[in-house]
Amino acid sequence: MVTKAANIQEVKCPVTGMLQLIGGKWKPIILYCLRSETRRFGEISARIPILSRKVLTEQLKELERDGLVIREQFNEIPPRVEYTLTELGKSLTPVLNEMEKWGMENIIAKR
Amino acid sequence: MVTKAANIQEVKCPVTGMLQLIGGKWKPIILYCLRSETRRFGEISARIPILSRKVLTEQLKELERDGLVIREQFNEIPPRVEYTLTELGKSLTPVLNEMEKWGMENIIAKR
DNA sequence: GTAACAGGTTACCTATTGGTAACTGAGAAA
DNA sequence: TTTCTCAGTTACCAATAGGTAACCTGTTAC
Repeated sequence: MVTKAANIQEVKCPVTGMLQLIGGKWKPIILYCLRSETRRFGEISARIPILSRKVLTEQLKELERDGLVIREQFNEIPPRVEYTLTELGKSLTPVLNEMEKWGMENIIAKR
Repeated sequence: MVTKAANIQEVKCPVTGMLQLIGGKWKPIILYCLRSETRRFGEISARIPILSRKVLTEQLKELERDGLVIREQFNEIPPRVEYTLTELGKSLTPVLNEMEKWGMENIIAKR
């Protein structure tokens, strides 16, 4: 009988644990997009056009909940919302850099 | 109007391109499991018990199709099947290492 | 004669993901 | 007066992911 890990606390494998935080289809791309600078919601959306705004909202909420990004809302008209990586989010930079490098060498360079 | 990238050829972002190959919920874990050595199907399954064998089969097929692993079948009774990383699969090692390191430092070490 | 072995496949079902379209808010521009 | 702005929210629907259980192969051990 297979016993499932009920939540992240129980996972012993570092890669599995990590994937529970950023394993979504979109999260690495969003983090990659925020890697160098603070960005507004609309900016992120424009940079990842294949991602619907509804899903982007959901993913950003989860990233905020998990302590990887900070959401700052300015009470202006029209509204402005900015997203920035936290220290934990920034600590993912080496991972994202390796992913970028691999993608460059093995996908982008091959066409 | 949003135009979707119909397939991997059209993607310009290296991270997006990479995620189309290994972006599944399980693929990084499977590759991580194969990182150091050739393993039999049952071994992989035992090491990732929360993953059903049906899904493992599917994921391995996709990884083989995408040129990341090699499947070797021995016509013995009972059958034996071994999976090994290809050169392309091995080239992911730095990414997997960074993921492991981050998971160790930021998830495993915090309990 | 039937159960176990390894590595699946298949049928069937549910859960999760993700899409579109319509709507919200206050102010500013036409 | 209507429309536009930005950053969502909501309702609803479709597609995908993933689960369980039963079955397959041919040989060997009980």
